[in-house]
Amino acid sequence: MPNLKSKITLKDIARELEVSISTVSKALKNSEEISRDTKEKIQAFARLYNYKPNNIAISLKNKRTKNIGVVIPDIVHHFFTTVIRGIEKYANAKGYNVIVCLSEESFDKEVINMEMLANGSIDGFIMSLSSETQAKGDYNHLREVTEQGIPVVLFDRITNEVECDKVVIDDQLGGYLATKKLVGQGKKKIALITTDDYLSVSKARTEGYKKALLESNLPVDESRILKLPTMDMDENKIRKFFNSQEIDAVMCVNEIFAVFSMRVALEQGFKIPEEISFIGFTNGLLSKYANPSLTVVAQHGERMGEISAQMLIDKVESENEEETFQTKILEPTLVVRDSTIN
Amino acid sequence: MPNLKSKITLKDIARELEVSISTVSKALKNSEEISRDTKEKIQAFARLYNYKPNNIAISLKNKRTKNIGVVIPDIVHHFFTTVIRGIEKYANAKGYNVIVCLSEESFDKEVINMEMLANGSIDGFIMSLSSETQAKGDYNHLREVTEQGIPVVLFDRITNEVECDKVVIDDQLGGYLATKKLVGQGKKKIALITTDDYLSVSKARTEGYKKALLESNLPVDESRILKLPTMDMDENKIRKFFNSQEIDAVMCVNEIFAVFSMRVALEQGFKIPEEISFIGFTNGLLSKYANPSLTVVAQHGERMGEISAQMLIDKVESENEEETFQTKILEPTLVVRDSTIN
DNA sequence: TTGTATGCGTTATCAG
DNA sequence: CTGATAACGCATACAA
Repeated sequence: MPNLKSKITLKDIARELEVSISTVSKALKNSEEISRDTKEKIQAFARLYNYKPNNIAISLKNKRTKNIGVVIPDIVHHFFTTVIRGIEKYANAKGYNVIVCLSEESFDKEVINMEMLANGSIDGFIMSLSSETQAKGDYNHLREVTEQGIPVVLFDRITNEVECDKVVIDDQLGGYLATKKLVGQGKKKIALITTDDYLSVSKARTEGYKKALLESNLPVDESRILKLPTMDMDENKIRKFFNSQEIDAVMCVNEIFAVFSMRVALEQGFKIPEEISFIGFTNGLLSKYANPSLTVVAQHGERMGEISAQMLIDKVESENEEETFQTKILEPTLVVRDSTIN
Repeated sequence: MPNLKSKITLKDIARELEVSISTVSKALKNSEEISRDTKEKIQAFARLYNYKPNNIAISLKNKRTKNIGVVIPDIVHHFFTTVIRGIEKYANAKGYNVIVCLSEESFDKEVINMEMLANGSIDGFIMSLSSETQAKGDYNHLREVTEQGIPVVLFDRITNEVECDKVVIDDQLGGYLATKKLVGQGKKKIALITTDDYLSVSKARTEGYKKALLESNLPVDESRILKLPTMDMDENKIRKFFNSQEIDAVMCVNEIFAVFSMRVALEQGFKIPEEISFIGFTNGLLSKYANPSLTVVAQHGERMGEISAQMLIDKVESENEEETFQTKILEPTLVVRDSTIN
């Protein structure tokens, strides 16, 4: 009599019922080969002892793990969080599990994580590059993986140097839309607060910003562009920036920069949005609950996650070997709140 | 000659070098049994073709996956996010991967996710109960898993009805500290904004609130306690609440409630913190960047994650079968910002 | 020093 | 209809 507690295997059932393992296997799959009697007996027994096939054994046999590896720089950023949620949603519905690894913006960690997972643990990767990787421009770890035939989907922070499926929002358009919005409200001295431009997304957003200015016959004044480190924002730097410039609007490449600098501006006595308007990126909790609430370019992270997962799983499950990659570009949308005029 | 592209196995190496599989296996483990010559030859070949053992095969053999299953209600909440980060950090350092599953506050999803993972995919669970599970009080899925000998660590949203390791912060103490802080500032009409009290944490925080009031000889007035749904906060309800009561301080059981109701109060013309002070729970981005910035009871999510991971991995790797469970209680700390007087 | 056999849990092929 | 055998990739006890 098998123990009720521990997991039961086909072998256990076979032994108890004095049949062969293969008979049990077939019976549980309701195979036509097996007689009604035997099937019922075996199925009843399996149910009673709550038999569940061992995933690992099946993975070994099928060379399919039904696991997806997700490697992202950070999980505390709302955007990545929503992407994960989207991936989870789609993947789970398809019977896949999601293994999350954080690179914490480090190249080495990204490499280690990928290697760890690439040895059979997952069927494919969904990832967004760490800032260090983008700065370094070294994508060999990605190539190694794709060359092994492991499908990869890059999202948001991508590179053109690797051939694989990609999902991005049109960041340039986002920057453009945001800037145009400000221009449309009569703003003429529009500043930009961004990161160093090795980050592909910041770069694109900056391009959109410039494009909109040029198109509106406004000068692109480099002194109106402030670059901040991702992590430690220096309040004084922002304060000086606002003081030394005449500025009537600010576009920020993320919501943290926006909310933070908005507060600095308020402290300096500026009226938002009348004197200075603000627009950020990422439609997260911060934007929603900021005071004043923040107008943002929404990136639709959850949708991005779903699409990434879908592209990956399609590739994983597709039989054909044809190497055809696509890049999906999502449209950003403006969510207007109180940090801009009406 | 094996293909440079696809994964190479022991068998491939053995065939190429015309030795047996076990010789290869031993050689790559630098076994003393194998001659220097053979070892060098095999190791060189393995390096050349970038041999990496297949995780799945090793898992099947060792009955250890080196995967941890993390089942949480939500990933958009900052608190859970930080816990994941803590888990990741510790687990990765120990060579474990983290499989994240979201219950989205649903009992059924929680059960399905656990079953999915319990069939060999993971070595143990770290989880926080969904609100539905806590409301329902049904913990059979947890018991089934522990009875199979799979270690479980519950954190934050826990239950006494399951025997396993647990990690919590002292939520009652948190509520107590927050309320005491407000009392210490001369506040007498301290309101509470909370969720329905099937959530273990809200319940405990409420107890702490009441305890502090009683201890300070202040009446516990149930009409000063407002219960809101977790998701859709009704602005009007809060407005009415503030209007109908004389209130000089508010403790909220999370940061979203706090930031949101703070804004309502501001709109109604109240001065924060002079007329109404606010304290929330969870030291997240919202609190930090809110305007005014929010005083909170910090829950130390990252630490909680690390401890959970440590407890779980200890149990997973411990040989002995003795069933001894512990509950770690972390002390909450007050992070004072501008929503309270100095 | 090397190789053979066995097993981890499952499935699939083929023989009976 | 049922069962023996091989295979997935690896590790190891035991022979040689």
